[in-house]
Amino acid sequence: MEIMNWERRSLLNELIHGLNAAKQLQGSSSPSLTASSSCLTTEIKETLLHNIVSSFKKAILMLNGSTTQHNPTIELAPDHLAHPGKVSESPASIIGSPRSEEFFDVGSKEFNLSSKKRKMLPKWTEQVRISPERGLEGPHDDIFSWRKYGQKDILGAKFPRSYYRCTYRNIQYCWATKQVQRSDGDPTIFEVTYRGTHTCSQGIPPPEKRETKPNHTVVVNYQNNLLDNLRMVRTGRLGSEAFSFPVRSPLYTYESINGGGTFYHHVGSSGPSDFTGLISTNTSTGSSPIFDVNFQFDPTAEIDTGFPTFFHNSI
DNA sequence: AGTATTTGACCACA
DNA sequence: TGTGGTCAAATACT
Repeated sequence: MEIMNWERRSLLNELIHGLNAAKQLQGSSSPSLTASSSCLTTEIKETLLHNIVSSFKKAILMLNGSTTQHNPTIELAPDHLAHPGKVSESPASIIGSPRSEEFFDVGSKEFNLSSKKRKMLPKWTEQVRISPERGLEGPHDDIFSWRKYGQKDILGAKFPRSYYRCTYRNIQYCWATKQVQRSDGDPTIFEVTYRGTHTCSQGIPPPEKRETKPNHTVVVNYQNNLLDNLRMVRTGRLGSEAFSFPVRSPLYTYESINGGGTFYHHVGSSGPSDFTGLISTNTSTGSSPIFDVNFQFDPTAEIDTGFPTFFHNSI
């Protein structure tokens, strides 16, 4: 029952997601141009177009895959879907083939993902700029718990690359990882590459575990992949250099509600509008658009990652 | 004592 | 064979 609701919501959300992107695109070419929509660059339009196609594709695959509910699968988006200007190398789709059994060495003593298959996990990259008041420490705190498992000097890079895995890998067989690489050009920008989505309990935090901190403002910079990978950064957490960029949240969709900078607010499927944000073009970054996002975020609001938890352990 | 981080070694792949 | 990614022992931290 719950699964059905969840799947239905995911499907519905994908369609809404695509519709919103289509609306954006439509707005940009309609005669009654708003100040914001008329500012859409070709790149953004292409991204929106990509989002539309991607959403419909996911929705169709969800429908196709609904009969294989107990054979949860991951879809790895083909490269041709990757937008030329998009940072994301592979949308985090979690439907389609191959079958999950092929991803996990179930029979092995240690329930494990083979390295080959780990490489096939969905992968996407964000560029996150740290806010000046927070110092230059790296981005190491988001809503997920990560454990650092390595650091490597990368050829040609000024700064080492850090490797993190989900804290609950061994307990809940969650294979989400991320790499954090400080930008050579702009040391305030960190390139965060995520691989795999959280299949642990963090993916959908239970109500009692949600943060109950007071409202705070979040600031984030995103390059490309504007609406598809909307995330946010927490700032101003006392006594911590950390900042956050919570999980992509397809169940939260955003629509433009004013001109000028494009103002977005949560139009999710449940509850009141408790999540708003202002996106404006960052003019300091040349041709590649980085968007400054200011959210007023109620952390007590329900956060649904929107990612199908394609594999639930049963320990 | 339990958990997290560091870091050199190992491995796969191009 | 060089490079990037991961492992795991040693170490640090709470």
